[in-house]
Amino acid sequence: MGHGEAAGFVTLRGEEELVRRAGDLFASAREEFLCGAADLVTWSGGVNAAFADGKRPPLRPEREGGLAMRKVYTRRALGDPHSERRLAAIAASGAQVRISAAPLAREAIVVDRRVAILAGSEARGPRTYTVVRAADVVEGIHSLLYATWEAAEDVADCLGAAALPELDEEARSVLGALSAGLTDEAAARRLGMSLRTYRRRVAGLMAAVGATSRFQAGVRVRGR
Amino acid sequence: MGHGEAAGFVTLRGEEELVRRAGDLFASAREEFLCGAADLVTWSGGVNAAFADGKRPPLRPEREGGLAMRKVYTRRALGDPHSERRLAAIAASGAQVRISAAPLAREAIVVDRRVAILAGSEARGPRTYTVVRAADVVEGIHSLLYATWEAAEDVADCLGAAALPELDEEARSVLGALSAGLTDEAAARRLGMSLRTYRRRVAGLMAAVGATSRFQAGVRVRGR
DNA sequence: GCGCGAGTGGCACGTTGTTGCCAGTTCGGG
DNA sequence: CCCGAACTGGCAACAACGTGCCACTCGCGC
Repeated sequence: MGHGEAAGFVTLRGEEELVRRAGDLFASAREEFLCGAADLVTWSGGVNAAFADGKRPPLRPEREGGLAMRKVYTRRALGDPHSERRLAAIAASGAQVRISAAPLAREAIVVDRRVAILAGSEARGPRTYTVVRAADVVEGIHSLLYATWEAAEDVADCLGAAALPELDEEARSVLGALSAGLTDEAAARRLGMSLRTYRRRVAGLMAAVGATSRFQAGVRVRGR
Repeated sequence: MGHGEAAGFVTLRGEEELVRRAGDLFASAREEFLCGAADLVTWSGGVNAAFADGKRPPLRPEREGGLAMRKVYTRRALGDPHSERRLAAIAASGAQVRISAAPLAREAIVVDRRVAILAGSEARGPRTYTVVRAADVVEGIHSLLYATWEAAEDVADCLGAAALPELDEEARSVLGALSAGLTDEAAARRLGMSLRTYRRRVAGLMAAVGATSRFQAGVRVRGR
């Protein structure tokens, strides 16, 4: 493992090695297990295996005592009914699950604010995982991941709203114009499209969120 | 220095050493300078000094070319008029400034997705800063900080919001009608007031939040 | 090329929202 | 009682938004 280990971090290759060399980290969680990922694919089978029955202290869904298992995903995790069922199962097992509006390009885990695990790029070869133990770095990572956790909303409030489709680049710019309080005419000019097309976009957006007035659309669309 | 440096990170003590040993990192930013902090105290004088005139490429407030200077703070940075003025100045200089609803316990900077700097605890002795260069760790930190950035809202939408007055009972019911997507006519009937008066209420609300369209009002009023 | 479907932009017209103006009401001092 | 301030509701003119219709352009497959 070279220099890294002595200095506070080590890179592992592939999920198998992660489970073998760091699996006990997961099972050793006592206070908090904070986990962020784009969807349910990462940290999948192997990592969960490390949490095999009995190897994990009892969860505390709400407060006081036990382990706080906190998982934050993006909307990608809400895509299909299958994912939603798995999410519901996770939540039912006592974990706190939230959905972040922001993208999470790299998966991350922080255990008891003492160890952080960062997933590497999926690009080439087996996936890598970097285990970080340097206190200041772990604290920094925890701070950021916790901020994302705090800013996310409970999955229970999202399941119904799951029908929300992803917004493409154009939709976001239309949203920006609407949020800026521009009139349709000004907004269309700024975005370089005709008034008619701009209004088509707005109508499409409103239909997408099921709003019947622009005010309602603004409320529903806030934060996306 | 020790093992850390060879392995990808090094801890510096005090802001003076940070500027001396890592100041050129700041000035070397080319693509993106992403910075998260609870308030305007950290990264204060010393770090800004590293950005002395001419040592920094031109900013690109919006798109294409130049350096994207992105700063995300918590609401603590909005406390007093003095802070607000400094924030406004930062934004006016071409930086993109956002306010995160979540706490940021530790300050963090990521430069060009190549180097991360994490502030240590303020608890004992001079403040420490950890400079991280290990690619996977930096990418992971960037991913998290960027997620916080994405989830935060533009400071321009927050400055006015500081002075948001409390809403009385009637205002809340008007808000409810608006959020329900009713037309003015239906809303006025439901609330038992005339169309004219209802519209007066709406106009008052919009003026109170400084919105120029109902959509914008919906965005600004969300969650109150 | 031809037909086809998707997307765009112009136009018209209906609906909804915004505002000034004024008359009527209520309430509290003088 | 009278006055004025604050509020309400009706009316009207105007601005803004919503949408159906049609002509036009692209790109695609035959």
